[in-house]
Amino acid sequence: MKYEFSTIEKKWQAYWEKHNTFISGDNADKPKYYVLDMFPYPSGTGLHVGHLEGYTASDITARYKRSCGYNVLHPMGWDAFGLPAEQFAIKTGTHPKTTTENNIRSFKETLQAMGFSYDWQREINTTDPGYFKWTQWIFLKLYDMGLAYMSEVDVNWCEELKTVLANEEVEEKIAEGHTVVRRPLRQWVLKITAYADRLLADLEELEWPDNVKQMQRNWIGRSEGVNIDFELPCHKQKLRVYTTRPDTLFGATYLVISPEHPLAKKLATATQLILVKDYIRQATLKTELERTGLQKEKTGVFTGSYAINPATGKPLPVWISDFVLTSYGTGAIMSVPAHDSRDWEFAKQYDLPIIEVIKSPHNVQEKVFEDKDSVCVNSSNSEISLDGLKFCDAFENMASWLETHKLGERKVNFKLRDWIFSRQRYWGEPIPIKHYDDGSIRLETSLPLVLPEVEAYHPSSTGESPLANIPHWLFGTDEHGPFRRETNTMPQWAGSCWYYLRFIDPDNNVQLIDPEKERYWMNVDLYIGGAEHAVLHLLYARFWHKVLFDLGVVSSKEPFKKLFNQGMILGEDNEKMSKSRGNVIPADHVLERYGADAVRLYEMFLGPLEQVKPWNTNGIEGISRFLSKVWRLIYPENAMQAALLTDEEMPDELLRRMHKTVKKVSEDTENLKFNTAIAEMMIFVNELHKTGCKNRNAIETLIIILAPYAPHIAEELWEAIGHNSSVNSRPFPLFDPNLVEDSLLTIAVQVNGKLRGTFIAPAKSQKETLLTEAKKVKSVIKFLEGQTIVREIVIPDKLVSFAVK
RNA sequence: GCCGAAGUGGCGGAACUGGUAGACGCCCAGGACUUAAAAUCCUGUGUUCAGCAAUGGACGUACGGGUUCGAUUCCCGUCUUCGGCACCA
Repeated sequence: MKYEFSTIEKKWQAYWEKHNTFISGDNADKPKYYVLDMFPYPSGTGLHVGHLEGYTASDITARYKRSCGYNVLHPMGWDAFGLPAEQFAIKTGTHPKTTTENNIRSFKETLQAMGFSYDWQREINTTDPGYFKWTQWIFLKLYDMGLAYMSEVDVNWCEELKTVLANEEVEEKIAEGHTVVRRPLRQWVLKITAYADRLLADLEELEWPDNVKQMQRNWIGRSEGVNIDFELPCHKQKLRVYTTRPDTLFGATYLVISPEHPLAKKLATATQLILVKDYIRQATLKTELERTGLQKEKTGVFTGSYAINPATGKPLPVWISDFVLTSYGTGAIMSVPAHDSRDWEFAKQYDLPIIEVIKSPHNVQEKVFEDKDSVCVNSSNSEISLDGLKFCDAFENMASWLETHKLGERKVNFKLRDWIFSRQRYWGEPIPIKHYDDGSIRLETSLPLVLPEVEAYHPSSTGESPLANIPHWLFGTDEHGPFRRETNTMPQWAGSCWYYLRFIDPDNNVQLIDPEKERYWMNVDLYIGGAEHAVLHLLYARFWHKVLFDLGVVSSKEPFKKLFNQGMILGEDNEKMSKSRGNVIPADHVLERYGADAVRLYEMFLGPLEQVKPWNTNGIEGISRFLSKVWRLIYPENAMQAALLTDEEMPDELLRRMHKTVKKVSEDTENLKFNTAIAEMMIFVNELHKTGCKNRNAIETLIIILAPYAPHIAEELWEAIGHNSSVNSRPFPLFDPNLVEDSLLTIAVQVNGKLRGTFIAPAKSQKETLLTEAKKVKSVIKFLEGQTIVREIVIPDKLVSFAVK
């Protein structure tokens, strides 16, 4: 019989479906294991081999864990709201729903053809009203908790297109000749900053890759500093700045405020007013990108006003510059050009004084000195002296001095901003809010609030979403009077913020999730997905989870216990797969040509899961050969019937090889090192062929450990050797620790660190025996002759090393 | 610029905690089977030098140093690639 993967794979996929093999029951007595993929956006371009990598890894884990006796939850769903379907709708008039449904069908077909063991009864779709009802419900809770609010936010506004642009779109539109301005617009914002401390602190307990944790830490960007108030002699107000270096206050020689600072115009003196106004106008015309983007020469304008340095009593000129960010700290800074490169640059540009207050190894007039581990100098007045102190003490002393004199206070700041949550789009969850004529707001509590049918998907002329064009949906009246609905929809992140919970209880109509089921299944034990979600998705989801925790909906502080980022698969040309490069390897092509088992194995054999690695179509041939070899163990060349298995004892060496293989495969699978697990199975199969062994134990062991990786061929062969139940229900074999070591070992002999020979010795030989044997090795003798051995090193079972003179 | 990861044959990669570098696979070459091909099997395959050969020596894990009997592995410095952040005071 020949190995025909297409027949076999279809047969077993149908079998699993018919027998509900992968349906996970709740509340089983077994320990649970929840292994989750980052669910995909069902795009029109279909899946390519890169998408399948993470899914294959999670599927192997799911099957392995089942085999180890766990009750496994392994679901899949669709993150189906999103821009591409809407843009397609604008172009063609096809309803995004139709597009989405078609794409989902094709995605699902591919995933099923891969033989993934998802529990499809738990399939969810973020665009399903039964699902987004609860997304909206969470929004209402956020609103109740004061975590959702409306705010004027600076957005990129395109006058011609009457729409808000994402930062990524700005450059492109300008190139097309449009003007883009920064303009404040009322937007829904989520107060993620209220959770900044917890989001930072709870990272500690997570089994996540360090780089992801680090990225989140940087993104949250906690800093400890001091707000300092500077007296403005000609005004009644004070100017408040934020600094993390109060230890350098004596070196502050000027202040800078952002162009949007409320005092910017007020501080302009008559002679400077025109210049100031002009500068502010220029700044608003710049986009975020132009202002913060690639390093340019700093620009600025003097207001004409002065502020008093509370430490020195000297007047400091106040400048306006767009290098100071409005939205961070107080929107104003004190400049210490000697010890901050940005301030130094600005000082050089406008010829402002530079004063050394941290002992520097070079002249600070020529080069900035930013190190923190030197001591303060020139830093004293009649009340306080920082001279000779290092950063920590100087910081503390100055902060306390400022606080006792009511000149400032300690302040913790975060880089993290609140999350702009509204989109002027059609294809998203409507925000369930009603606006009344008197400007008041009420919640729409009758959920789900569904999307109306529209005829055109273009944004309205006012820059609102297409929903603003649908009067029968937009306007209504209730007991509080006539209202107009919120026309903004939620961003794509919303649906993916909590989907991992819904898999646990997908059909629940009365609750987001049943608490008992939640307690049983949460947390997600293993979450696999791409590194591109290291910050946003994972931060937003953690935020919502903490909100749900505060609401008592979930029982744990964090959703994802262990995270694993699979590395990207590049095209055969070693470049990122993309349509424009034409190097995309579509999943369906390789599936058709090589079959699911080969694709699954090859995806994993390519290299370490976390690594970026190129696809190589030649390589998959090797995997196909391996599968044929496995097949021929049962169906030798031209045999019509399965080979008869025997109960004869295996040769000792093969027995040890088998136990070694089981050990390596279980450990490597546990640690997601699938590439080396496969290599080990190859060695075992080669050995079985070489010895011609047909021992039942050996063959069955092989089939069981191969099953998580190549489930179809495993099922087929399992049946062929006389079983009538799925190999899936077989427990993963255990190994005998006494049999995983060879009985005879090759011992290396080194002379002065260089390998000079080897010899064979029984395992666990005595050190003395090994020494004696080593000295008898011919190739070693000539390097020892005429030399004095000054040291003899023996590593049992490994090597003997001589140091000679 | 800052943070993080990595650099090993022609190629993808392997190597436990400092102990025989190159497992496994691809490619390539030679051979067996075959009328032939496919498939399969066997052998070889880091570089280099000596030798007809068996074999033996030197070099070799980005580069330069160091620690050690011994370094892909630890330490210092340099370079390159990738990912993230990018005036956050």
